[in-house]
Amino acid sequence: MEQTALKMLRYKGKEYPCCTSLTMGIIGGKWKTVILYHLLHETLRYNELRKLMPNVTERTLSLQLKALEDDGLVIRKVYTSKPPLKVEYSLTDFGKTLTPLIQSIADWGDFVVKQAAQ
Amino acid sequence: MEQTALKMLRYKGKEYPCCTSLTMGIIGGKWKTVILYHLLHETLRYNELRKLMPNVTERTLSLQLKALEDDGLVIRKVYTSKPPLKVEYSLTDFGKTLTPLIQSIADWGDFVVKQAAQ
DNA sequence: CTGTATCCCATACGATACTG
DNA sequence: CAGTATCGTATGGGATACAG
Repeated sequence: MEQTALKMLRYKGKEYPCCTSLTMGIIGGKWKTVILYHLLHETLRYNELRKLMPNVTERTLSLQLKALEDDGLVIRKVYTSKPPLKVEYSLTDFGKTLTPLIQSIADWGDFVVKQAAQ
Repeated sequence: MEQTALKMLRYKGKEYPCCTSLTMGIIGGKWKTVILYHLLHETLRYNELRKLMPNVTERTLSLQLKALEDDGLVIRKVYTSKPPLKVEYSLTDFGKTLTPLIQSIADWGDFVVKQAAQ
């Protein structure tokens, strides 16, 4: 006998046991929500993101941006064919459906900081 | 010269570069939102959580519950002094401030599943 | 019933150098 | 400017056995 089979949710080839897991699988990790937060209201170049997030490494920023692009949340636009390159990142329409959630995540973080300051 | 110092946010001895990071530091990881989601509307015993989450190991469930307790989101109540033990987990008042956020995380996961089904 | 102890592994992430 | 390549490490989490 197998263990009780849980109805799994699927997205982009991955399986999740809960709807919250699915969301966290897409926006989880150390940096994705930070990137999305910065892209919430403006399009940014790679270097602008780096300056906004000075403690993420180039490699990690690059990997996370690619993951967000693969999941359809972010679109990468290239404006030059020869160096120096100009590349801009922005939210897709699907990515924009996350706006209220990212904002809520940011707001709760702010709330905790203020709470702790009391 | 140091690199540009970012104004860090602190909570429970940990530092975060962004308010979203702080939230994710508290509810991030593979299982915390799932636990919180199940505790949203009811108090549950350890074994009840296990049955709701058949693919988490005992060790991990235990560690995550302890982390949630340490962060003040969950309270653990013990009702017996000798085996068989009865232990109940529920949200604290602080944990309840996460209710709308956890619900939004769940809702977006549901939304994605339905979206993908089209 | 409610966990710990022990061991192990995959993967996420960091540091640094280098390239188109 | 916008990344990739390479290497190293830390930690999160799984499997299983055992304990109060």
